[in-house]
Amino acid sequence: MKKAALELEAKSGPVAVGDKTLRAFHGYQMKRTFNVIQSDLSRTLKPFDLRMLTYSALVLIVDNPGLRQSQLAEAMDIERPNLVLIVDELERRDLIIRDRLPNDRRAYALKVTLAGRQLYQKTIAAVKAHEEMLLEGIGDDALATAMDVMRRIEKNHRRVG
Amino acid sequence: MKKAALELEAKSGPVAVGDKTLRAFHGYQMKRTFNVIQSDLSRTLKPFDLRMLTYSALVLIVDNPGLRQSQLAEAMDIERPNLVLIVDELERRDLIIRDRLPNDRRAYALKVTLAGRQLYQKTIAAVKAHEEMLLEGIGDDALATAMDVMRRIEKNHRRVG
DNA sequence: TATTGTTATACTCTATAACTATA
DNA sequence: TATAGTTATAGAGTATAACAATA
Repeated sequence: MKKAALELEAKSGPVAVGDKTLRAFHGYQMKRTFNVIQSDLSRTLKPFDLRMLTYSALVLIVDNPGLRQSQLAEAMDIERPNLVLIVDELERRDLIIRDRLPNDRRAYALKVTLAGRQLYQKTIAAVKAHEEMLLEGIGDDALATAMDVMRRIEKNHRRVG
Repeated sequence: MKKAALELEAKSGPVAVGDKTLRAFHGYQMKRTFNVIQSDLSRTLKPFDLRMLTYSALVLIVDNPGLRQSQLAEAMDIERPNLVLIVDELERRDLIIRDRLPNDRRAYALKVTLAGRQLYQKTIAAVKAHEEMLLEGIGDDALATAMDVMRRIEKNHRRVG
């Protein structure tokens, strides 16, 4: 069964849920929205045999060649141990390589391979279409404001954390 | 170690990461922001022995007495099987009750107990402070726009789903 | 037949401690 | 001593199939 057409009143505004009026709390809409983005992006990436995490890693390595694993983990906001299997998978598929740094033999410089760059190029149109579909009807100004709000929330946390 | 003070350029805007300029993609900021909200809210709820999921369920039951489990699962955007342990936990702690519906003996009407309502009341100030901290410096208009954008994204997905 | 709640199960993501090799 | 990457492990959250009781 697909989602019914109900509305629930939330402190952050109405959230469509069923055929009742419910009330929720802030932070809750963010979760729902992220779930939507995550599941839709996963479906989009499936034909390329990529997940959101492996795709994120690939994009960051493509755009930032020579990145260390610890830097990539920080960029992806995950712990270093959790990145190992992600990099393993990309390397096993010959999409990236781990290149020892000559001046610091503890670390790796992560670099995309030709195959990795080609796969990345193939995903671009699909990911763009995915985002355009989800963002349809949303003005550029509203989207920019929403992204600003999210970055501000992230910074507010860091100030404490 | 805490996050360093670097900036990485992303298609959705700059994302602070390390001491390099990186590029990312849309949907990625949402994940980072949700992680922040999730981890901060979890820390806020810990003294009350609640998680985001158990808290969400409690709030929805408080505000919508008599809700069925299937409706609650839909409201929380999770599958019915995954709600069972959440409701089990709340019921075991005598925060809610499962009340058989007389007209449909397959279903339960979920209702908050006095203890559940008291716990919910105790959490209000803490959750409010949590949200005020994360939303500090964000104008009402910007926040409203951001929430509108998120609801729109959710609706755009459903249209396809 | 269909629906409500349940059980079992598996997969993904996340978090922590401890190890190795290098610095 | 400290850092980069790794291993092992455990805990959450999520998704699907199949079942019993009821409609």
